[in-house]
Amino acid sequence: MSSKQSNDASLQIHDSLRGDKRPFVPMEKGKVRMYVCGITVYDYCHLGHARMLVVFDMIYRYLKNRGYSVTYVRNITDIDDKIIKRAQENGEHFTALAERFVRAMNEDTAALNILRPDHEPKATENIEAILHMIETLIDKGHAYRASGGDVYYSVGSFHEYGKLSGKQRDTLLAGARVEVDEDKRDPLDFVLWKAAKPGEPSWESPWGVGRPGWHIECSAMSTRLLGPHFDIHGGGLDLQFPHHENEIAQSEACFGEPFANYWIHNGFVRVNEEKMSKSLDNFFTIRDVLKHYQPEEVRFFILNSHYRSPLNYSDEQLDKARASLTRLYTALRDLPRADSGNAGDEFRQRFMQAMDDDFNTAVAVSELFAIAHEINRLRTTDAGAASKLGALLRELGGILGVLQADPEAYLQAVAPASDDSSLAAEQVEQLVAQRLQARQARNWTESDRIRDLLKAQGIILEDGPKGTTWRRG
RNA sequence: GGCUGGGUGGCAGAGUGGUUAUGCAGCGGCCUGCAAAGCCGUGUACGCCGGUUCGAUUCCGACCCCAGCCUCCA
Repeated sequence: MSSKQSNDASLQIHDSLRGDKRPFVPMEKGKVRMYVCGITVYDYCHLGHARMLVVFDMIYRYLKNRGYSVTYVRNITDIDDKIIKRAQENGEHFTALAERFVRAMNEDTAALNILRPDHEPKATENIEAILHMIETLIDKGHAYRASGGDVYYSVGSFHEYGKLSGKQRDTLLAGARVEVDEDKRDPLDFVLWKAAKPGEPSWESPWGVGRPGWHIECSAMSTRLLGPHFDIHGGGLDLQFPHHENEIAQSEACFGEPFANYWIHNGFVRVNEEKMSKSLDNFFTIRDVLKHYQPEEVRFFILNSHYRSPLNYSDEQLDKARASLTRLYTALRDLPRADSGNAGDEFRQRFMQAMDDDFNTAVAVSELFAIAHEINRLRTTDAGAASKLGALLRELGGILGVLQADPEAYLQAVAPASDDSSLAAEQVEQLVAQRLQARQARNWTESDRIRDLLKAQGIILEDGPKGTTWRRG
């Protein structure tokens, strides 16, 4: 209702291409076209992937909430060196492996309450568009076929190369780690089409059987679904160079117009102040973490800081996310159903202002706490007002994809894979009933014994005017 | 070496040229049979050194430190 706004000028987005924060103006009024580089499906998603998925889901939700009609595309890379290598190691067909990890990804994203993008194109289903684009690049003199059958993009042919990452051609060349490939005319050139080695998956092409390079996939798929020029392109910060730089080079050279108007990059997830990555062997998969924490806690942990800041992962941080959600859900307990109406418009306004400021979820979340605080102040004196604020809290939480569960369900939930020793809800209820009898008999010793017994099991009891409630602490 | 970001109270994390972020933890109080939850109150925070300014954590410069990219990576 009143959350729908169409004031295009007030949303500010930081664009990593220009390096500034400026008003978001979509190319077509009321419509947003957004492409985000998704996952290469050769393994389970880790928390770094989770951050990308949650951040762009939040942006997608917010843009829609603001009244834009959004077309969100997030690709799936299902053919790549790592997939082939892993499949060979497993003695598995590469498509079987890719499909397995697509399924796993879908389970993870569903758990994290991530909305499905409007399109999830796969590289292997877009070979034609890829071939077409490579042909155009060759025709225009931006790509060439090398002796080995590979096709390379000629970086030297695109004079704006480096504008996204702020890198200069000559300094890149000076870098000690640029490996020289015999086939390349220039060490910076990157592959568009890879000639197939025996036994590798391959497709027919004008240059012989082979498969697409990684960078061209995204240019081809974004163009097919959004056109050559669109509003927002996103992805993890590590893709800024060379992947996104190369996409710009491919697309702008091919179509002769600007590629994306706003480049959004989310920051890294770190472990002990180091980037979470496979090579450092310090990564945690989403499913690992979900053995000990509820998905909403992971989501809240990610959204509690700004999307561009580094995010340090630790159990302590997840524990804090749990404590925060416990406070918010506690405020939502026992509130009669209501419509928010105009209640708490000042909270709503500040929340939207924060989100308008380059998706400042940290400040937006603090506004959720402000509402919770107000609910707690009012709940005994003005239950009606408290209920309306409760509705508002859920509504704004929904924009972030949190606080949609039943409060008791959240507060009493067992972590999915915790050990079997945790008490079942029925056992807890039974002990609570037993304790009630003791309390009615004013037998405090027995009452406290049961409370301590439950506390040892991680169950916290709360005696209120309406009786005793319990939650897992 | 080149290029990016960043260093905020016990922890996490926003933000700002002068006035409360927020959450968790701590301390005092109210409430409670006692607790828990909640409420009220409570903290000499802004890497170091200079400069600009009436006033800088916030602007400028140098320095130190951390992370990242330059190689596959969300």
